[in-house]
Amino acid sequence: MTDISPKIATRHDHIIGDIRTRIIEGQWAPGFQLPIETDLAAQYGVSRMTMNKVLTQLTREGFLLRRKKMGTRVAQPRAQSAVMAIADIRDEVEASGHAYRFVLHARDLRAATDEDTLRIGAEDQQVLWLEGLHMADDAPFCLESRLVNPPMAPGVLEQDFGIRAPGAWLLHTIPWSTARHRIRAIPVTAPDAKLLRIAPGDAGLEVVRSTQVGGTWVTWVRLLYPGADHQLIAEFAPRAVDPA
Amino acid sequence: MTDISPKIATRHDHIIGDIRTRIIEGQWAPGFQLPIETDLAAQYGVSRMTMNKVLTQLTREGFLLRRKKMGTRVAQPRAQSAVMAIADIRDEVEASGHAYRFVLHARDLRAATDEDTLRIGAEDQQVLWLEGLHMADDAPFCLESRLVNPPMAPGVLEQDFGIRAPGAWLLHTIPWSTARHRIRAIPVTAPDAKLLRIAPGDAGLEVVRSTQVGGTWVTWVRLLYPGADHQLIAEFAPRAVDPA
DNA sequence: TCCACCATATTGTATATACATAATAGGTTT
DNA sequence: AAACCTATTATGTATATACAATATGGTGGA
Repeated sequence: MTDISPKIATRHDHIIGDIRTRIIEGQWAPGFQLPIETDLAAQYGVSRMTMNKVLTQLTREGFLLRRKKMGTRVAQPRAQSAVMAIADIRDEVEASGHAYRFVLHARDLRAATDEDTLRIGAEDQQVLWLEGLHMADDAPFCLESRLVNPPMAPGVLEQDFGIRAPGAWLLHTIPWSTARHRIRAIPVTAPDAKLLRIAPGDAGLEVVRSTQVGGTWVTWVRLLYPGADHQLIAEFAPRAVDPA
Repeated sequence: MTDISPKIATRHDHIIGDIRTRIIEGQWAPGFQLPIETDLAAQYGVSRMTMNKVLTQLTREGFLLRRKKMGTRVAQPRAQSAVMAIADIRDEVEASGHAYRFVLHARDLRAATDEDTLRIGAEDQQVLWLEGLHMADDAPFCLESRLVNPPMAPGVLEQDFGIRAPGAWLLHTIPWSTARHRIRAIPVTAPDAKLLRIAPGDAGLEVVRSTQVGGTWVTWVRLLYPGADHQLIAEFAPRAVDPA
């Protein structure tokens, strides 16, 4: 044998990775209908059983939806977890029975400052800076400060975030992202306290989330909630580390 | 057809559920060596391929470990997520380079109060109440208040939590639990502030976690961290809802 | 025309079979 | 006795085959 390859990838692992990449990179968008099992098997040069194993696994991972006779299509991305679910603050506000409104305070397309560079972990970038307030029945609910990477969010520069909050737009535009949360309790500074209509120094819950797709930063956001009015809920069950 | 059964369980789904139950309920403890594939297949009355599918799936879910020739054994439970990982506060403290110590303040075996009943969602129970302080280099790090369900944690009444914190003990004793977190920023009350050596009204991060195994409550814990000194980190990636 | 029924397409599950791979156990040689 | 080789055991992967389940679309009859 002249096979030097040090890593052995099984056929179906290879195919799983290939299809997952197409979905994550958006080449196969949510709703896209895949070729039928037998055709895919032929294209990849494997048997239907092998292809079935691949598609079954990707379905279990949540990337695909399959129905008999109806074929296989790329799934809509789901809320990623209980903590992630709060990303759509409109839903959260409306679920508690209040009217939701987003007020944009600032918008700036600029070169990344040193502080921005730290946040996004990338240099020499142009960033879109957004700042606004989520309101519940005319009471401040959450203060949002956000950086967006325009090339990774096509169309973001044309969006009017005076109407729709950037978080909600991004959530539905950039599927399959991974996010890192940092959650802290901090005393709210005077300017923030004024916006949130609380006393300076009161307890606030700060959630900082940086979001990536395939290793590239997409957005960085800081959400500041007034103290005890807000809580995060998260459920966890044991699960294996993804073999991918 | 006289088949009335409304839900159809496939053979391998049925077997997966059966084995998972045995593991979660502790009948097959971590490290337990399962019969070999062919024997299991015979016991369940299916082909080896079907049995292999079952064991492969459970391995992906993290319940089993398999090595060629060495057989199949029940896996050790893992840290359940980034947020879950902080459960072992000792690790967290030591990771930041400080000496860890746990000081038990109170221990009480009592009938559940009305407040306890709300917390654990079960009535007419006897509960073990524990309260203590996690220390980092003789500075208060986290205040812990805990309820434990003794029947679900065999041996808990004999443990001396003056030495080892109950969280760490439970984490290694009750594998495969599911947990629900509630995270809030609150002003710290006077008695708590005194214990944590901060000023009353300062911001604190309160994490309340209730833990279950198979629908039965195991423990409820409230962790109070002094304000900005502490942060939670959580990573999230898209994933499917567990079909189980 | 409309409805019942059937043919068809596509995924879902199960089996038998075959060969590959990894690690142990035991025997043979030096 | 130590080193090496080989047989054996158990899992890992791939294929061909078969039949079941489900939704669609078309066909024929009242």
